[in-house]
This record gives sequence, C-alpha cells and structure tokens, in this order.
Amino acid sequence: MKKTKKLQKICELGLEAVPPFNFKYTVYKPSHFPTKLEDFDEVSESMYRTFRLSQDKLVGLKMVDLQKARGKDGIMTEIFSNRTLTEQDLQRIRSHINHAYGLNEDVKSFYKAVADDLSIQGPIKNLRGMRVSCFENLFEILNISSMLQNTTVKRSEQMMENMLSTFGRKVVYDGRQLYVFYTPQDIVASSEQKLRDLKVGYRAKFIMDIAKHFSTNIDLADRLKTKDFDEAKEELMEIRGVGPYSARIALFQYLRRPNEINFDSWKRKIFSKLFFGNDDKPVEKVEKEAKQRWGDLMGYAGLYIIEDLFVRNPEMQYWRKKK
DNA sequence: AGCCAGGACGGAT
DNA sequence: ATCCGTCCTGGC
Repeated sequence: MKKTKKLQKICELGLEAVPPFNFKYTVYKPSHFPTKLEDFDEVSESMYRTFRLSQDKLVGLKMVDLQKARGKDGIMTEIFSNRTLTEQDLQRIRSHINHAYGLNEDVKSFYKAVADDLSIQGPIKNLRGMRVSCFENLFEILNISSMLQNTTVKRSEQMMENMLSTFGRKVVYDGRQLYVFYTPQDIVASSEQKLRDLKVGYRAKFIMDIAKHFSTNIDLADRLKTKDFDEAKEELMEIRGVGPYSARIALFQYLRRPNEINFDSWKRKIFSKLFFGNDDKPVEKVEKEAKQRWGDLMGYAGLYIIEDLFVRNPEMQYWRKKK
C-alpha cells in the first residue's frame, strides 16, 4: 500500500467557456454514482477532482465558478500537486479541463434544434448552459462502464471503492482526501485473481483485458477522436470486454458524441413513462420514439431530462435497488 | 434454498 | 443475422 501523498498549491488558472455556461451542473452530475475521485462541496459550490500527469506526477484541482471570481462564464481552478509543474504541464491541465467539460461547445445550437419539443423546455430552462462531463480518460471511463454493467449501482460503488483503495493513489489537499485513478500498468502488474478478490466478479477478466489493451495501444484515445462515429464505435468494441453498452458510454461521455444513450433498465422505465404514460414499453419502442423526437441529439436530450429529474427529486440519488 | 437481473461473449443456427 | 447458455454477486 502506497503512502498518502500531500499535494501543495501551485497556482490558479482561469478558463473561459462559450456562453451560456452552467458551472454547477457541468462539473457535478446528480445522476452519477459517487466515487472518491471527486467531491462536490454543496456549500461553497466547489468541485474537488484529481488528475494524473504521469505515473508519479499527481494533481488535485479545486474548481469554482469563474463568474464569482471574474464575472465571466467559465471555471476558476486552484491547482495542487506533489511536484513542481512546468508550463507544459499547466497547458495539459488546461486542455484536459476544456475537453472534460466541453467549454468550447456551443449548447445554443442544441436548444435551437429542439425548440419545438415542449417536453424538454423545462429541463433546458433549469439547467441552461450544462454540458456533458467526463473528467475520466478513455481507459478510466471504460473501467467505470465495466463496473456499471450487469449489476446494481450499489455494487458498482463497492467495486470502484475496492479498486481505487487497492490500485489508486491516495492524495490529500485543501483538507480533502481523494484517490487518483489507477493506470493500465497498475492493473497489468497485478493479477486476475487479485481483481476477483475485490468482488468485481467475472469482470476481472475484462478489466485485465482492457488494461492490457491500453498498455500496448498508447495512442488509442487520440486516434478515436479523429474517427467518424461508426468507425470509433467499431474500434471500441474490438476491445474484449467492451460491448454496445460500454461503447455508448465512451462515445457519449469521452468522445462527446451527442447521439448516444443507453436505455438500460432504469432509463427505459423513465423514458417509457415520459413518452407513453406508463413504464412497461419495450426498449425498442422507447429508442424509436427518442430518435423520432430528437434524432442525432437524443443522447444530449436524454442527459438534460435525466439530470433535471435528479435535481428535482434528490431522493433518486439514494435509489439503490436496481440500475 | 433456489432463482433472477444485468452486459458481453462465443458457439450454434 | 439472431438466439442462447454462461460468467458472478447480491437481493428477493
């Protein structure tokens, strides 16, 4: 077990976003299950989040609304690290945040495209300026997808906690204790049996396969970013352990393609009820209706509806029976 | 105690 | 192309 690393404050960075920008619900998604990779402080409205520049160069961020600091749309972040950071390191952090929260994306074009659909105007009004958030890199989001698949949220949480406490790096900064995500190398150096002992079940094999894949395909993520939708999906699903469900999560969150959404068991029910008044419609019917309403923006539309539902019904966060 | 849900795979058709 | 049994664990 590695020692907890103390991170020292290095500097501050202001990043502007294309307006309109909703700081809170871009950095914090009520529908996402909690992990010790990040911590949103409701009182000060600041997001604590870890990041890794290299195997031993660890970073902690404390992000607040740039409106509060400078009266502009965007993110103000304090940067903490266990090392001194170069100008190039700071540039990498800057571009990571930009990509993670889509600061340069124009959400207005989405609002315009769905202006005729009444069912989504409420969520847009409540969450105006919200973007997709994906602070994870491709390896990390595929790990999270693996632990979400075929189980309940409660177990996903337990698997993540076990994996992070075993393979992640524990850091402390600004009075918070968090983990930095483990790397493909950390997993490859372990064993399938060790993973099984962490209660990830049959996923142990998949997680090991994904780690091996990423430790030998270093440029995979950058390559996928340049590919068109179908090619990217195909290449993702060539990774053993990555099927349609995980590929959709990676495409929607990491690759930021607005057309993807998984109508898994709990979302199927929510959208069935929204579209048809009761929650018993089959997934094919729900998918068809979503496509008809929102076309290639159905993923983005789904995001607004789901997050709005969670904001208005906080008790949904403690809904742990089924996925 | 036994049975089922929930993705991905691989083999059979 | 589609269908089915299997993997694993926690909950019913």
